[in-house]
Amino acid sequence: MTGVSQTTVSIVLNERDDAAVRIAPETRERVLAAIRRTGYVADPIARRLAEQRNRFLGVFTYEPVFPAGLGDFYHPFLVGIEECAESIGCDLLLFTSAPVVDGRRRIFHSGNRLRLADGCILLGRWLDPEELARLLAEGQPFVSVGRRDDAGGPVPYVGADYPAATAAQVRRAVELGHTRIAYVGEGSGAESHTDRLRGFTEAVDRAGITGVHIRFGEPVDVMDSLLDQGVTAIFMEEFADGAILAAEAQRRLLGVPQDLSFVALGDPTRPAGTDLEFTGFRIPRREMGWQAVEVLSAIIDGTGGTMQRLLPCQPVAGTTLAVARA
Amino acid sequence: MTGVSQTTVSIVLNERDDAAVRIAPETRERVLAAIRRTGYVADPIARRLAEQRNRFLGVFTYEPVFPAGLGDFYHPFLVGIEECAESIGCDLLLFTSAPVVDGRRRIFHSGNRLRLADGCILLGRWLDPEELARLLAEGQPFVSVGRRDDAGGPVPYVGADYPAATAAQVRRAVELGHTRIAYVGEGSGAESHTDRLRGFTEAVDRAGITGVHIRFGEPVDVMDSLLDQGVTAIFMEEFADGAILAAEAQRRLLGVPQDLSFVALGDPTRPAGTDLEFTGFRIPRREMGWQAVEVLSAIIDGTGGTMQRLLPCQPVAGTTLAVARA
DNA sequence: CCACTTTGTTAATGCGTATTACCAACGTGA
DNA sequence: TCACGTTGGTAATACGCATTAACAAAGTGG
Repeated sequence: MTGVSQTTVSIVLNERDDAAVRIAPETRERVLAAIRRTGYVADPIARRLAEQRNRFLGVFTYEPVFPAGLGDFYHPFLVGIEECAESIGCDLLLFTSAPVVDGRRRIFHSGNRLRLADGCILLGRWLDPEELARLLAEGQPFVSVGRRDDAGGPVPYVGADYPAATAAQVRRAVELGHTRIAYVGEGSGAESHTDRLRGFTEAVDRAGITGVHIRFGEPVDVMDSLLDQGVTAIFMEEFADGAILAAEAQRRLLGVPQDLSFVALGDPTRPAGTDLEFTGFRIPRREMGWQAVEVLSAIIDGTGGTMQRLLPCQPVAGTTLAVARA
Repeated sequence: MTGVSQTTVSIVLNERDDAAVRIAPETRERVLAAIRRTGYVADPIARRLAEQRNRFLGVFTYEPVFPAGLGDFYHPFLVGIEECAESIGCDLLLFTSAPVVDGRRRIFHSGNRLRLADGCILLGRWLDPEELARLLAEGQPFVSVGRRDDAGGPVPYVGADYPAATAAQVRRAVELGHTRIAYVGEGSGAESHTDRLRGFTEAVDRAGITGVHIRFGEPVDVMDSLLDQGVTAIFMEEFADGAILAAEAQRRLLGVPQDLSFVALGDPTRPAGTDLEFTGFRIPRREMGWQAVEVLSAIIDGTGGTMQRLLPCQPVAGTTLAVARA
């Protein structure tokens, strides 16, 4: 239409004004006129092909991203992720097509689409160390939401500082006169569990009080065991289990917190029915999501910075932790 | 790695088994092994450029996909969308990078990335008719979640049958002896509003009773007006407004539903604090999301079928609709 | 033993853009 | 006049894949 080359159009479109490539104002105007007349828009696909990146950030979860029946544990993370992605002009690619094997999705599988994105955010309480190791080995840009142990190298993550948050709750209990307290939960497996238990154990040792660790199971049995051991405050790894155990306490006519204190070490990861306002702390999920995108972005761009961040949890006063019963 | 050409890899990758192009099973296996070992994935951008398809479904919302402070109105849609996308092996691309102009995102803008996806799902109570018209004109595959008026042509959608659901509630009220009922809300603007009002008006006319329509505003004024007109049942366009108005009724010591009945025409689109279990209906959001993907998929594949679907809403008995006060 | 088919693989090409190297034409100073 | 910038622009190429025509090797029938 204008008799100029494709190159010239490209230069005009991208408003380049290097010294290296110059276009006469008059020519530029001619091209712009033609663009206006035809409503021409550069094909974004071809553009991406040429530029070698697509400004997609992948989001991978072992469970569905939008869990159907559940109390939206992931949601706040996604809010933060979306906000930050928007601020840096990236789109989010949800890997919904990952096939399910043995009840959960796999990162690596035949037809793995991970590299569709410039980088990837991993969500989930537990991540397969082998898959993490492989991601590291292959140099795939990624970041985990939640602290991860090394997997053949340091894993980039943005996590919650469970040890500090848990320890703070223990100190609070000690101030209120508790001398025999319990940690109820796995305490192993996922890093979020080991971190809580570690914070608990260290704080208990430092305070010189007695801490017991038992796994959750039949509420009746668990409560029997706890009462046998003279425990006055119960630290729950899982909020929902805490609700169950507190109900069991009330069934026995034990007052919460007059007779027995409860501390919930984080937000519910599954729906929990309870009237109690649990004492404990809040995981900064939205902020974690936001910062995860920041870290990932830094990795992709090759700009350095801390690739492992622990964010403080916000204490929640609640009503389930009181002075220890004499 | 395997000593074969790029062509061979492409053929194996796409599982082509034309008579025209054959690969020996042994060679195929060698290539597959290498693919598994390296986790290689074809670049979707290049793929798209060459074959014009990438198995991405775009999701566009005028508001953030993951609204921060709000009662998750979009969430159930997304659950359905994700489930169906997973079932047909597509990934979801969230257009979080769409720039905000005049307080909302725009579909079309310079650097518009819509064409990155094979097709696009549009979410939101209101969609700009001009943008819809342009999508139609350009032949962009898309589907709207929620019914839309024609915009220079029929718009593909999967919506909720508000007229039928609203009319059913009106009939229910008539059965209970109500003869003067009100529709409170905009009744215009978004299709979801006009549809509700239309269902209301038609049902009222057919039943031969009196229906009044007033906009929501200061609760005190609205309630004054409604009581002046002798209204005994109030149909609320917005759930949250209904909660506010019901609170105003109770403030005046009017019993709900003994003295005044309320019907909520759908689920809350914003957080609503209330103890009442509102009578009304439930929008089949998850199913709408699912079917939207089905429709979009059919459009992309060129297989025909109904491009406009209205799904029935599920009635909710609730406790706020009772026999009209004498 | 030759023409002819079948099998397995690849070189070449196109998709629409960004980028780079290079090239005319046109001064400019000595 | 000659060597040397400067200006304005373009041809060529890369990007990573899908597709197609072509081709070598092996088999087959007469």
